[in-house]
Amino acid sequence: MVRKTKEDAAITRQRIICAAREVFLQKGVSRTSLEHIASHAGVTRGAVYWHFANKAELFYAMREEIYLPLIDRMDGVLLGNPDGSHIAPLERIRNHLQVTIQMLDQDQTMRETYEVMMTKCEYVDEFADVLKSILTNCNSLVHKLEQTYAKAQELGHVDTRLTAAELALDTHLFFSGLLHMWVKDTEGSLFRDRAAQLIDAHINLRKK
Amino acid sequence: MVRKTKEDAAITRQRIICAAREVFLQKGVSRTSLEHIASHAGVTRGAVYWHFANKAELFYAMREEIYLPLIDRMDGVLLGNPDGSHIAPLERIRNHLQVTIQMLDQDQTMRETYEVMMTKCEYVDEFADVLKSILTNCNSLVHKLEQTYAKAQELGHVDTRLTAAELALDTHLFFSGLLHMWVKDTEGSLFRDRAAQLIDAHINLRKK
DNA sequence: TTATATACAAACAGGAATGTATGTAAATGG
DNA sequence: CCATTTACATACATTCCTGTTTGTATATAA
Repeated sequence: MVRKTKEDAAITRQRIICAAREVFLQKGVSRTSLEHIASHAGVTRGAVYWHFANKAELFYAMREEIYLPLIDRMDGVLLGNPDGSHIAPLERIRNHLQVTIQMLDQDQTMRETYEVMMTKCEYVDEFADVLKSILTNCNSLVHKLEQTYAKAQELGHVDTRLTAAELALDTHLFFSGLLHMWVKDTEGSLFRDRAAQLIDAHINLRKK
Repeated sequence: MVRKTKEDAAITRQRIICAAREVFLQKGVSRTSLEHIASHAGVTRGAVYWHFANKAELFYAMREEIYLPLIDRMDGVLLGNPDGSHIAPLERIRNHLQVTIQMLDQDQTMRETYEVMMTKCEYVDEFADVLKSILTNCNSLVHKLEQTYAKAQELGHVDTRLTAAELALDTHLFFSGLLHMWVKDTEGSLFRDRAAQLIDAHINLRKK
């Protein structure tokens, strides 16, 4: 039983990514050998090298699996999807933050991937580009927040001592910090359990 | 020239820590061998193993070098030192944040250590305890912020829609995010250059 | 039906890192 | 001034991982 059908191969590929995530989480990316991943996925290194050129490509594949849908969702929630264009801008921001935390809570794959990316990977050499990519994503997210805050200010919903740009950056930094702490706080007592409350507080503080 | 005086040995130890930081920064902790560190410090692995049991101990030594003075400073600035007890609580918080960013700007050792800890280290096995330590430090910092915000509220300087605890956590998350972004933003355009302004905005938002 | 490409498994070759053990000269204590 | 640490350097043994090459059974296309 060697040659598989295309769907079988796709399944194998997916199982390798899954195995990689799990071993990355346990041993860290550097200390994870392709043999670890292969045996954990029930294949040999041959299979891994067939689907991915090396560990870095495998890492990038794991990352894209959760990043792409995340970015798609952002646009809809923040800037307005057809059915939700009546929602107040400040509520959109609140929604975006709450839903993201909710997803982390419920989706184990997403949670594990975040944990790997934030505390079990060293961003050097082949991995250094990830940081650039994160910076780019942050930048675009901040712009979307800024547009949304600008609308909220036009409608008079929001404190006007700060510019929309400042509000957006403050929110983004708050949420970056929350994500980092949420991931590190594996016991949950300090940040995980209070995340929803903290988001509401953060939003309420900018209401007029 | 083999046996050195005690002061010489202390210098050697310090040079090893310095070399470690520099190589960690360039190659990441995992990919840094003790041979790399040794040769970069102008000694052999023998010297490294004499001063440190292994790479993890060396990492912890590097970390403590910048953490201990940082924690000492916090108490003075936030909770009040003899000569500064007249400063308004909200200004103390602003000072604490601004000074920390200023130190990052000026102190290369501190900057490099932060960068290593945030983007060039995997927190597994012998390194996992660092995360616990970070959580503990965050917790104590949040408590100090909370006390300070409580004073500010007593004095009527601060918005009262949020509790002191909520204000403290929001500030802490904002600043965690800022530190992470500051470190990642090596080009400086997105966060580094605006850090001071963002801190002021963050503080101003909570004024009454 | 047959040739070819596919999806792996298995074998090979090589380097590199770790920890320890041993060697050693000079500082230090008595 | 002698014995003993000290502060390293050197040598050794072992383990582990990576990338590549080769082998092979079977989908799949023509």
